[in-house]
Amino acid sequence: MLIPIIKKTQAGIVQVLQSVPLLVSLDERVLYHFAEYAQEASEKKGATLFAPDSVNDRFFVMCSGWVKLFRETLGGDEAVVDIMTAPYCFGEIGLASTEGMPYGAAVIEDATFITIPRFLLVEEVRRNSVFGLAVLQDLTRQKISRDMEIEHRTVQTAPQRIGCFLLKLCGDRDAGAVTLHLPYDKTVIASRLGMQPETFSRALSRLRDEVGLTIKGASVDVSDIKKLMSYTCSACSSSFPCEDH
Amino acid sequence: MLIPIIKKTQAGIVQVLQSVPLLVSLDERVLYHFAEYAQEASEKKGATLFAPDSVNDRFFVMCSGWVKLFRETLGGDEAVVDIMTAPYCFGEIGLASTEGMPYGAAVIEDATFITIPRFLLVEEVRRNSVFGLAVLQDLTRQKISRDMEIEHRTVQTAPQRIGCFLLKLCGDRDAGAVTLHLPYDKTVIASRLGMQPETFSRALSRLRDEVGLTIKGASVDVSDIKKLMSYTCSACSSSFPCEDH
DNA sequence: CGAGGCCTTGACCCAGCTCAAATAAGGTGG
DNA sequence: CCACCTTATTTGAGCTGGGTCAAGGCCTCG
Repeated sequence: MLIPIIKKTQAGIVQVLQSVPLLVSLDERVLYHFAEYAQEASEKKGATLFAPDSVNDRFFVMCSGWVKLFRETLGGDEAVVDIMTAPYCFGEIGLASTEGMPYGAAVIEDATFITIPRFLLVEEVRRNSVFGLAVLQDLTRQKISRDMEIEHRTVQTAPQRIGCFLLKLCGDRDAGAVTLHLPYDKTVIASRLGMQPETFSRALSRLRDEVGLTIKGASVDVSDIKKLMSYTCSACSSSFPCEDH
Repeated sequence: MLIPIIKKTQAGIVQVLQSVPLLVSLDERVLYHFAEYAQEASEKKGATLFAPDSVNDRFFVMCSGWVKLFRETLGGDEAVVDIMTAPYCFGEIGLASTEGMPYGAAVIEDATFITIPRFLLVEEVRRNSVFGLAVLQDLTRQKISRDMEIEHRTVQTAPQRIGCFLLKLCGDRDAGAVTLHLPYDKTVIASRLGMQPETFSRALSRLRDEVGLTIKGASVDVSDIKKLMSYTCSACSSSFPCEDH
């Protein structure tokens, strides 16, 4: 099945760009300038956008679907560094170096996005220090988020890490109960959380018994968010609950 | 014993600032401006510079000694996020937010440093986008370094992580043999590498048997650096050997 | 010389990994 | 709509790296 590529107007592209937190501070005039060079793309699950360590001179803005950023070990194992969806973007790591990207990108659920040549961003950073500061803030957030991740991986058990993941999917943490839909394969979630698929499966079952989830395929019923939170975050240092993304 | 505080001249301070990679691009005139607001400090092993999550409005430039950046878990355990020495600096993470620092800082070997009010840096970033780009590069490097760290912690065994640490202490990797001096307590190294002191001790012994080290207290003789490298980096994805810092 | 901090060793345990195999779940062509 | 193939997911069994608890050993400094 072909995905219909809806050709966006310039205004449409600008609208997408405006939705991205990183770009929100930019003047509309600048975004129209970007839009002139922008390209739309649509890729199916499994497609590779660029390989790890490859040189890539484009900046990606997600419109829909899901993309994973990953690295490969010599053993052929793959570690998922991050997972992206709208309204976020990636490739900004390349802003500061001309070297290859430290990770690869691949589509894990049919996705559409807009790409922009990186030099436009670099120019803008040079020209407009407020934007530079925005990028700085973004990177800072990412770095802190990584620190948290390291901490979580040593302090939390597998079921707790899954709980943490589920909590991020719950929009409203004050609701008593929610039904969630896992947005991509469990194998990918497992890798994102730094565990084997088998461990993920078993840990999810444990979590189900522990805090009362109902699981049917990719849909997860959380009967008591508070309970999930206290189970999950009891080991964290971050002021409960840990905000992220 | 009191550490004599050698009062530096303005020129002396500027000289220190110039040695810091992050600041190297700055004009001498700007550094003299910083120097007017700079303060020197000297602290003994064990001193806390600031607590995790505290608000801190200073930027630290190391002159000598060692400082650890750390977080604490609810259980009272402590995770060492990073360890700093000259000619590096820390606190730049606060450039992008007015919130508390995501970590605390404590001296692990008697240290001296220069502190600068953070607002001076922020002003300079606003004024001078080239400097902004330099900070951006620094943060990018830090973030990639964190990604690598996550990878290392899942892919490498404890002895391999220690090997990696030792390799960073070897200046010249082409030399056949070197004698290293561990620069701070083994307990701190263990925490930095994400393992318990007991595990560190055992893993170091394993590494000794495996690649032929001679260990006497804090001094480590590496008889064959190549052997250490191949043992240590065999599990890494990064192009061997992994550069860092 | 004694106290306290640092480091090592021993014994034991368990979370998560590996290997292997059985089941589901989707998608495809007929 | 069904049979079939591929890809995801679950389950079982067994192993092990690293954590935990507890007990010395060692070195430094007052």
